[in-house]
Amino acid sequence: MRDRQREETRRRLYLAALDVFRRDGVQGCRIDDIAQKAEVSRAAFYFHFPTKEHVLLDFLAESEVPTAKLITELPASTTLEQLLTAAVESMAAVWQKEAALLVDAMTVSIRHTAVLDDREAGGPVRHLMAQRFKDLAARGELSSILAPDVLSDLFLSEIFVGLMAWGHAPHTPLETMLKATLQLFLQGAKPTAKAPVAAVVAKK
Amino acid sequence: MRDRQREETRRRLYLAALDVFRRDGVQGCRIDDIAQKAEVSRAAFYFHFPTKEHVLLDFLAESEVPTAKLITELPASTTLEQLLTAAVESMAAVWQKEAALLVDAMTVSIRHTAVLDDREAGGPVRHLMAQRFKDLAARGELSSILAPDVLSDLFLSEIFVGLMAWGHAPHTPLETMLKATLQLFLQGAKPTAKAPVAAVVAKK
DNA sequence: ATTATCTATAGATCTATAGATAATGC
DNA sequence: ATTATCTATAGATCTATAGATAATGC
Repeated sequence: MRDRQREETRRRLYLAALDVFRRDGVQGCRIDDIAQKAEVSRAAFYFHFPTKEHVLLDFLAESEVPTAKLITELPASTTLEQLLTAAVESMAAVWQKEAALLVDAMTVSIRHTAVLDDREAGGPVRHLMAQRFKDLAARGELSSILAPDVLSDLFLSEIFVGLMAWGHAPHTPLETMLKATLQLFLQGAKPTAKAPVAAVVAKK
Repeated sequence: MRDRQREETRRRLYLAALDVFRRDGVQGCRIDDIAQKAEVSRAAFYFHFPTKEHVLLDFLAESEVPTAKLITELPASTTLEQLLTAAVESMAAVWQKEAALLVDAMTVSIRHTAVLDDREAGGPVRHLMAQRFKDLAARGELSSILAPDVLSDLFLSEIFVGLMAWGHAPHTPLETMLKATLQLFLQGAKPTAKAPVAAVVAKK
């Protein structure tokens, strides 16, 4: 009973905050507006969330669920192209609906992933993807020019850059944009061209 | 005389702010600390800068000067590889010294480039690079999978991701990290593989 | 005398916390 | 009776602005 009430209040604050974020941005909005919309006191917000940004972290966690599920269910034999195509489609489905939150979500994500130390930070998608990349590298299906987890971060970042670029230029269909971004990464991350790569790495 | 005084105060606030940012981060620090360090009132800070973030925008502008100069001086015949190599080396020189400001600088940059509308936003490097990419695309030296300015944004973002990844894993030399990132992009952005690309774009 | 730079300060907003209320567990 | 949830509120910090000071231009 108490738990249910607590969760209901928290949920109301969560949804109210996202609404206000979509309109005014995380930095631009007042916590009072969120609290009023959720019909609780401002202090109740602080009881449930340490800062405004933590609401977005919750949102990021929630937004990752379908993509994480999808990646988990892919068979071990999945190729790089299949993996990335599936991930991109799933992420696009989420963010196409939430373009207004994209920039705030991404900057909060960068900040928290950077502040918390190293590779522990980030959500399940980052970890699942890094693991897949490691497996693919071991099977020789991935360029060894960079460590698999770095490549994986690079890929996820590119997708977000593609999403943001789409947010600016919505005349391009999102799917076109993301598939092209994916294609660019795939061609770059192919395990071919070993000679020039080795030369560059060896230089230092 | 008055102008000189003004610039001196502004400069003191600027340097004090960066110092405080390096220690506490943009979000974590108090404007009072900056003002005290610069030996002026807190309101003097607001006279010179609308927000703490605007100090970082100034810093970003300053940090771009050498790279922008370099790009401007490259001959029209410069290849994609030469352009990117030069840009990466110049950016690496700046950020290697300012790793502590990297994450804050990047998030501020994203936020402001995203908030101000479209392609007008951003510093000279973004525009010079976009122009060069356009020229290279016209000469057929660049994949036409995405618009040249989008490709250019993608490249710059990748460099920053590489820089941040290096900030987390400083056992890898920065130069190795960035050259590898560059190589990955170069291979992806080569104007080869036209068949699969066309198919993907045509799909939607 | 006018104007630019900066300070002092009022009001807005945030953050921390003491205490009220109502559910829980004994 | 104890504890979790939430409110009221005090203190910290931010932001806006009225006014002081000193340089500038006439």
